[in-house]
Amino acid sequence: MINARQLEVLTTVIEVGTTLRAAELLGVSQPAVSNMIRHTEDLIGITLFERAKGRLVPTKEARLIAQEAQHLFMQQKRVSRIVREIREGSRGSLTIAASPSLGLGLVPRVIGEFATGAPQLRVSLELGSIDVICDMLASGQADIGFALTQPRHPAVSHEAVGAGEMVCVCPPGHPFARMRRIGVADLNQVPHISYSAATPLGQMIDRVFAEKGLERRYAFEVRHTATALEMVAAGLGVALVDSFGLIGRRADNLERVAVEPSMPIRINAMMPRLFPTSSLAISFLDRFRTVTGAAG
Amino acid sequence: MINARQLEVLTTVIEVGTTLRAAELLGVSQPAVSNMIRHTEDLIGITLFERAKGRLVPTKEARLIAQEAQHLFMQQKRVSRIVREIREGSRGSLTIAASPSLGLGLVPRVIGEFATGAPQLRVSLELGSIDVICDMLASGQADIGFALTQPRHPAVSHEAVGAGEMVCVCPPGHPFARMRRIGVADLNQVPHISYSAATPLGQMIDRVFAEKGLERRYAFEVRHTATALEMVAAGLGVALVDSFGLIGRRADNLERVAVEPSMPIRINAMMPRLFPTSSLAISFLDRFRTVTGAAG
DNA sequence: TTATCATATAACACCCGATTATACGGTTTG
DNA sequence: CAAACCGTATAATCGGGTGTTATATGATAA
Repeated sequence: MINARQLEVLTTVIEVGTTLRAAELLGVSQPAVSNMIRHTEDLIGITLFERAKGRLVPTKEARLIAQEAQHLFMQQKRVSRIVREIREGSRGSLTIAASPSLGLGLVPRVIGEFATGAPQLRVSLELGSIDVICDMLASGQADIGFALTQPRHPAVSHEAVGAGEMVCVCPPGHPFARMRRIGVADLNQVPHISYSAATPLGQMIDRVFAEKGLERRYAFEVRHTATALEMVAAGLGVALVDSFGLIGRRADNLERVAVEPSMPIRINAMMPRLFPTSSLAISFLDRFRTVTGAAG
Repeated sequence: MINARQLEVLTTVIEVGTTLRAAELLGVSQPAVSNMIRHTEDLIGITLFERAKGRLVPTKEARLIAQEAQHLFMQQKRVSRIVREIREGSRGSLTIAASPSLGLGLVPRVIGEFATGAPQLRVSLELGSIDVICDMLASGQADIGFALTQPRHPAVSHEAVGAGEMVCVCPPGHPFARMRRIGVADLNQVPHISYSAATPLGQMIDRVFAEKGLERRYAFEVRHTATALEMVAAGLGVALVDSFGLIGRRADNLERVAVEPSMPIRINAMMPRLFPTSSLAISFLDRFRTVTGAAG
């Protein structure tokens, strides 16, 4: 019927009064404006201007149309702004699913970096087991997932986005703090915090102990490294944690000591195979890699 | 940036899933859709679809844009509807200024006819003296004016839109009702309703009496024919009224009798010279003419 | 393998919306 | 009154966005 360009020309002419100044404002020639108005009048069958003494006088109808067109212009600007924000990565929604080990420490920190300066960005973070994460990804409820274990799900792809190892943390002044490295067996000699045998970390540590013919003995049992860290910081004992959990954490109330034997861990990023990965998720992944790469 | 057509194609493809069905819905060929999408992606620099196994899978970004575009489409439809309503004369605002003689009888009746079936039409009617009417027109407060007297104002044009004459009305069973015509002098013999000497009608009637060397004598004085009509209908007496006031009025409680000598009157429509007359005003004028022409 | 469906590419056509150049009517001005 | 100026309209033309048909390519189903 009548298109946005025609409405734009119409309202501009009404605003500034002459085709000449309207043409200047619109950055086109005067005949373009003149022709457009005539064409629009023919198209919609409404007289938009009276030609009085060589001047254009807008009719009431033209004024009404121009007024209503303002709402259309608002929406045009809105869509343009949203498109621009998407391109600049500052708009969109990103849903992240993570295992508690990562979701309570490293991931929130990366989100914090990622979201600064992008107020229109909505990030939501869901915690869950590896199976829950896979289900969320497969069903489109989450865009990207992070866990220390590898997913086994046909609709979920994965890739390593960070390599690290288990390290020992202890309060400042603890005997361990003066050692360059400790053996896992040493842990049994001091009160320490460890993980439920039902968790991946607990199983991994148990495996290492088992190889040495030992049995893990600990004072406090937790499920997540973030909890263990807080307990160590509170002075309750030492703990084995993944090196990622220490990234960005101020070191004034924690000492870090290497562990023998090395227990390598890797962070797996997971993405759904059934849906295209959003560009927002991809750029989040990039940011994630720079963080873990800098201090894995 | 991104235009409405591109958004339309985008949302259609997302809705129906394939370029082929989108092309059908949009009434264009499949390559047109395919090219448009590619072109849009290049234009805005955002990947809108992933090409997976020969199918197009919309990205999150595309979904978001399509969703926001709905508001734009709403406004487009709204503007189109308004344009159509204007063309069909069923939308707009029309302000009419009329003298009380017309504004209390004939004009409201024409407005009633004019506005039926056009719910979006706003008509306002202002009553006033001929000078007030002229001022309203000259200042753009009114679109069109109606009066029995001719305007004398440089910025107001006028034209006759109905010719009639003064007629005598009397209650059914009144002695006058059996006469084919009466003389003005006969009025002095019966109780009758007439007009203040300060009104145009009063002056006109006085002039006729004066030509016959008579003086007008009446029982009730009013200012408007509409009032006079009501009083006659109430049985208070007879009256001279303009023939327009009887148009459309049911005749069961009023008898109409011609008057000698004839007192021709005309209705003047007035329009501002400084502003273009709205098409709504012009079509109202047309309707007015058909009403007065049918039974002047 | 063949048939079918969906997308992409190539080559071409059309028309909208732009251009420049110029004419024309009105108002202002020396 | 003629000249200058302002604003609009017309003519002829151009370019690109958006369309077309024909066809290739790739994935899936029979």
